[in-house]
Parts: sequence; structure tokens; C-alpha cells
Amino acid sequence: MSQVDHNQKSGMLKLEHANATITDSRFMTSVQKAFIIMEALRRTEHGLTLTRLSEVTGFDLSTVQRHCYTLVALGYLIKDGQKGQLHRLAPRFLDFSFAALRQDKIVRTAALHLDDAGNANPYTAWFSLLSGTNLLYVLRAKGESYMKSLFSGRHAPLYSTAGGRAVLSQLPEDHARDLLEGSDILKITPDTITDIDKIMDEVRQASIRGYATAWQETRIGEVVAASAVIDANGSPIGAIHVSAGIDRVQRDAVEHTIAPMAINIAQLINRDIRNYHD
Amino acid sequence: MSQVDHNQKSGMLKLEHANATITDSRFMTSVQKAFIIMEALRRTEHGLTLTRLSEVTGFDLSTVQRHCYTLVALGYLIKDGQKGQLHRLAPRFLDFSFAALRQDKIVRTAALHLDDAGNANPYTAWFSLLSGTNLLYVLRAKGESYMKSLFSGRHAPLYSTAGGRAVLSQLPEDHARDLLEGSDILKITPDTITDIDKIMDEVRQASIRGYATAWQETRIGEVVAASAVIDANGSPIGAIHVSAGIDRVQRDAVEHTIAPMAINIAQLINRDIRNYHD
DNA sequence: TGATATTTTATCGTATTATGATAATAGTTA
DNA sequence: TAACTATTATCATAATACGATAAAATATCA
Repeated sequence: MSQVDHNQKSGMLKLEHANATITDSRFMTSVQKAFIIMEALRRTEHGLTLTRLSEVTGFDLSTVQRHCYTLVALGYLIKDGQKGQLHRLAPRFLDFSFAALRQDKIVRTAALHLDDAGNANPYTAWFSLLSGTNLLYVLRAKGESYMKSLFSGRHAPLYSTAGGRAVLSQLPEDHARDLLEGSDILKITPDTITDIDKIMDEVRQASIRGYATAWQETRIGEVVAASAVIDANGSPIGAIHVSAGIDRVQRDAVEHTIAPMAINIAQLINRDIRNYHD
Repeated sequence: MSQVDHNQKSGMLKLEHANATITDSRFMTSVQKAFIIMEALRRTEHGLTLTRLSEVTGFDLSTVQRHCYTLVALGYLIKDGQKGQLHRLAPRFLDFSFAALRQDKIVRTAALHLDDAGNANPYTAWFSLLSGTNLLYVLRAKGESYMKSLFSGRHAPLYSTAGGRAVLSQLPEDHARDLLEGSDILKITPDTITDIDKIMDEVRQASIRGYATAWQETRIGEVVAASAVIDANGSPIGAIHVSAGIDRVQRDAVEHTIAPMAINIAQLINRDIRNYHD
């Protein structure tokens, strides 16, 4: 039942947008406008300017202005492009998607069975949801099940991940420490380092070597090497992680196996980012 | 630069939520409230009731009521649970996420390089973005590159996909036809069937056999079999698709290879859905 | 089963604020 | 430099989001 609902309403949205006739006292037009703006941005490749948005949505420029200002302030829109006139959606929306899938019982059920099936054979299996006159592809399983790919969008803390430490290693030391002290530090596995000073030791080493490591600190049996991705201003904005089974990589072999791979990928990305100019 | 922005603001959000002190004339509190409500729902496992939301957010019950009513009407929230009191996020948010990733130049760059790297070796590589004191995992590549998994969230039309036809086959014929006539039918590949009557033939066949097929209608070289997923009311809400390379499956062998697999997975899911009762 | 408590839905006057027009500023092009 | 375009700021007013309250629907318990 739940899935079909939003499709019908999806049509409603268009009607409301076109006619703007609905005047139920419980219906908040300001919120609707915010979503109409986000939907308009969603359909674009690189975002839209305020004036363009005003044209596309039919809203007064002032209305678009205020809505975008608000959404940018809240972090759901990003001003991008040469001089920051293009408004586009923020990756932050992954959080909502992740939660939406997690909360959907049918999706959870489908994931379970897809996962099983994926383990057993060489074909690719998908799960899709009806959405208007389209299918929305939600899950995929292939051969050696990797259902967790659906769980891109998951979060992991900075302190216990190789990627987190790689990011921290590219920040001023006091800033890195602030971020650690702002974290809720938990012993995720027996090997998780929880002492901030010890974590900072790892961070400093990462700064020297160009990559950070984590040995079974998030998942038992897994070793990860990571290298930071740097934006055009030189600030770390993320990381490339490369993981392997602990049986696959000897402790002192990391620097010759997964670490160079992480560094290499990160470097390629960093080079490209530096070369952006439009 | 763009990535860091929303993190700083993410902190702001909390402050604003706590203090509600910001009174910039350009800032729209009603929109902010909508997002605070969605963020609150995001952190839950099964959603929240109105009264619970009121407690958690500190907003007046009437405010929560009106916001939720609006968001449900727009299709971004779903009322779920035993008697529909639990408000949760709709899978529709995948649309925003998909667009956000597509619009993010850095993500696109990272996808490119990850994909290359993934092809060449046996390890698993990730790309993550800094988000507050967390990393947000965005991309993943492993062995035989399947970067497209990141693009779960993509749309495909009903008329040309096996899954779409499987869904249509479980609807009343006139309703199915309406959906097709509401579609913008394009010849995606040379083999895409674009005649509505012919598509309806396929749909009827699917209805009899329990699965639908599509031969190179979306991607050249690919054959897909699909079976519908049915909700508790008996309405089709999605499909299980199983695809294979066209060299792997003979045309008349579909019913013994990928079709049974699709049917089997769909049946397992359908059975589970029928057994939901909480 | 009936009675009470709890939660959701509906109604309404009022104060708030979202609105649109306009002006000021910044940035671009000729 | 001037003319043009796009973004940002200001403000009076009408619109609407707000909170209080009442009605209806559900759940809880004797």
C-alpha cells in the first residue's frame, strides 16, 4: 500500500504545481514550494541559477531567492559553478535515502532474498519499485553477493576508519583534534583504538606516509588503507579506501599492496580536481 | 569547497533547532521545520507518531500535524505501521540522492577512477565524503567493476523493461494501458518495442506465464526476465529482474534459466509480504 | 463489554511571516 | 565607461503558519 501512495501523489504534485488550486488549511504551500524547487533542480545536470529557477517553477524571483537561501543555509543545496550561481542538490540527501530504504519493510525483505539468490548463481538480479510510469531501481545483487552496496549512504566515524584518519591527517592538528573530541568514541571491535592521543599518533603517521590504516577497527578480519581526497582549496573532503581480508595482506605488506592503490586513485582524483576550471 | 559547506551548516542546524534564534528575514522557518522533522524521522528505525515527533522536535503538535500532512500529500513521507500512525521517509528520496551524486563533479571524477581501479585488481575500493565527524560512503568498486551499483536510484520506463511489463501484467488491463499511454515512448535501442498494442501483447503473455521478458530493449546484448512483487492488497508495487548476457541465454531457454530465478525470488518476497501483520 | 485515557483529526482567530515589488549591488559585455 | 544582466537587500501588506481548543477515532483496562 505504502509504495503506491506516493506515485499517485507524484501526479498530484504536478497538478498542484500547475494549478496551485489546493487550499486545504492543513496544506503548507511554503513547504511544497521548497520541494518543487528541489524537484526542478533534480532534473538538471549542473543545477540552475535563481532566475532560471524562477522561470522554470513560475515562482516569483523573491520566493526562489528566499527558498534557496534557506535550503543552502540548511545544507541541502550547494551553490556551485564558476561564480556560485548554480544551485544543486547536496550529497546529504543520501542520508534520507539510506534511511528510507532501511525503514521500508518490503525493501528489507527483498534485500534478504536477493542476497541469497545472488550468492548462488552467475546472473544479475535487481529489485525495482513502481514510481509513476517508471521503475525505480533500488537493489542489485550479482554473483558473489554485494548487497551492502545498497548501503552506500552509510556512515562511519572518522576516528576508527582509515579514511577518517586520512582526512584528519590533512587538517591542521588542532582542527583534527577538535573533530575527534567532538566525536562519540566507541569501541566498535576489540581492536578499535579509542584513546584520542593514540588516534592522533595514527593521524600524524598518515600525514607523513600519505596514507592511513585501520586494522580490524570497524570490521573484524578486515584491513583498510586510505588516502585523502583534496578539493581545489587544499581542504580534505573525503578519502579513497582500499580494503582487503586480513588473511590476504600481511601487516608489513600494506605499504606495497593496498596503500599504493589508495594513494594512486586519490592522486588521480586530486589531479583532476585541481584542473577543474569552469 | 562545496562539500565542506554543508558540514558547517549541519552544525548550524542543530544550533538553530536548539535556540531558534536566527531571524534573518530571508530565512524560512517553515521549511526548516519540515527538514528538522525529516531528520528526526531519518534517525528512527520504523518512523514516529505525531505525538512522538512533537516531543522529539519540540514543535507544537499542530505544527507537526500540518507538516506531516503536507509531506505525506506530497509523497515524501509515508504513513505506515499497524494503523498508519508511523510516519517514515519515502523511497522517493533516492531520486534526490541520485541527482545529487550525478551533479557532483568530484563524485563523478571519483567514480571514473574507482571504476578503472576496480577493473584491475581483487581488492575493494571506496570513495567517501567528509560529513561532520563522519564519513559518508558514496561509491564502491570491487574486482569486476560494478560502479553502476552506485547508480541504483536510476529510473527506467515501464514499457521497455521486463520489470515494467511484469508490473503491468498484474494490473487491470485498462489501467495498464493508461499507464502506457501516459508514457513518453522512445526507441531506446533498435529492438525496443514502441507500439502500445505490441507491448500489451507482451504484458498479456507475462500475465499468463508469470514473468515478462525484454530482449535488448534497454541495453544491447542484454536479456532480462522479470516477475512482479505484489503488496498485501494484491497490487503490483515493483519487480524482480534477472538479466544475462545475450550470449549466455538462448531465446527459447529463458523459461528454464533466468525466468525461474526471477519468479522464485519474487514469490519468496510476496510470501513474506503476505505474512506481515504488525 | 463499557469506561477512561490517549492519539489523531478538524476548526478558527490571531500574530507571524512569506510574499512580491522595488531598490541596491555586483558582475558581464560591448 | 556605459548598458545590461543577475544577485542580494529592504519593506509594507496580505496571506498563512501558528497554537489553542474541540471532535473523532483508537487504544487501554477494569
